[in-house]
Amino acid sequence: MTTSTPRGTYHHGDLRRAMIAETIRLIEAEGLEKVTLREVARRLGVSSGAPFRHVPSRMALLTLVAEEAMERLQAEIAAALEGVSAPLERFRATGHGFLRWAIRNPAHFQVISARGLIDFEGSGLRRANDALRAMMADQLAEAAAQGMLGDAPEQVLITGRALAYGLARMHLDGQFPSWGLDPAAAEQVAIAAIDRYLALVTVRP
Amino acid sequence: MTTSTPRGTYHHGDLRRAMIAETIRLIEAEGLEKVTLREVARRLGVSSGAPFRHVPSRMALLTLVAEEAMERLQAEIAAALEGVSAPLERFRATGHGFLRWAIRNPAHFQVISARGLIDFEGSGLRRANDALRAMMADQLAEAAAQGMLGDAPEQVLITGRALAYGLARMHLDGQFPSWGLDPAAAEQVAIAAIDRYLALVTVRP
DNA sequence: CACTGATGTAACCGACGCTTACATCGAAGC
DNA sequence: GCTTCGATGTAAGCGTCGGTTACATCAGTG
Repeated sequence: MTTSTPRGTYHHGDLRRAMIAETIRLIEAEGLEKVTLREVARRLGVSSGAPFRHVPSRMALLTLVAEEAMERLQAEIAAALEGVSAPLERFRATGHGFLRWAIRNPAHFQVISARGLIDFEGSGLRRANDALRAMMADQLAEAAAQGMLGDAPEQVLITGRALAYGLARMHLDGQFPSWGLDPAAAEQVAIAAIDRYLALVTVRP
Repeated sequence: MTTSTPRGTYHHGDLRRAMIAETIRLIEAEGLEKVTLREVARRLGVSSGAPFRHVPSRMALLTLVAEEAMERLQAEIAAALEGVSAPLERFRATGHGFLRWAIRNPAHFQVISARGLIDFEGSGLRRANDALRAMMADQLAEAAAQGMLGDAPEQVLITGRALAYGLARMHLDGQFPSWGLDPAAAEQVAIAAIDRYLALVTVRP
């Protein structure tokens, strides 16, 4: 009765992948707090002990989801960077990729920022996160070296990151007042805010 | 055996207030996820059912903490606004007050932004939050009317709010890279970021 | 000094995270 | 083609949690 079970009943077939997908659906439908190993198992029509064959704990399941989230984030940023070469434009594209990802994958974003619920230090999450930050620092260092930055690179890095993160969370928490909760509109507003800030710190030749 | 019980044992005396204070201590020591009505009761040397005389649920307890947090935030902002009259300076002071509050009361900040764990709509929280936002919008409208704003007020409002919120959360999540976790240093960095951004959108006469 | 309302206790409920013993399957080796 | 075995699922159980309820103890009032 499951989605992807080829044969009869006993073995699910691909429970691990199914659990990750079902967790995302559960978060979108009921919220992060309702994620329970038992609940995920129940929704997949499987016994309450089955998940533990694939995942040792609730935290481990959410960490798997967070790793999927990080992969999608990296893919989104890579796509946004495609064909962009000017360093400050690359920084801007990175911000765009992050916001697209966060707004279009709210459940993933929610999980990856729930530091108390996932194992951020173990797993590649810390490393991937640091790599992203380092990439952005490099982009700004290059831009500064070319005299295109009207402010200190460290300043732009911290402000840009805080701005993007704040915008994403405000959307997630329904803090965009009149724009309602329409994701497409929120994406436009957020990206415009980033662009506007970067225009302020860009040196026009 | 409790801290503030005047007489023997049976009645605590001021359990409600004690629970709120103990919850804050528990969050600072063990994290928000470990907050449990039973655990709070245990730490106060009281039976597991006692808290329910004062609070109907875990969410209600955290909502009480959030209300205390909101009071402190309002007080901090009021203090920052004292004697400041220029509208754009008032906006800046509001941001400073928020950051001081968030960085010096990390547990309170954590609770108030845990929308899934508190009753944000009931209780005065939604109203107080909206009032704050309205005040900031007014500050910027006045500044714009005086020709002091180099950008659209709505733009500065959303960017300023996202920036402050993002900075506060980055500190809470330990995202300030080399500045370590020293709250005083983080406060300086965050406030400097706000000031720097506002300087960019201020029209110098 | 009995009564009463407020406050704390104790015992209980279903659900949860997690463990363990056992059942069932697919595939490999003979 | 049969057996064996590792991987995967089930069933039952442990301790704890959030929350409820019946009862015990207190402080103040008539």
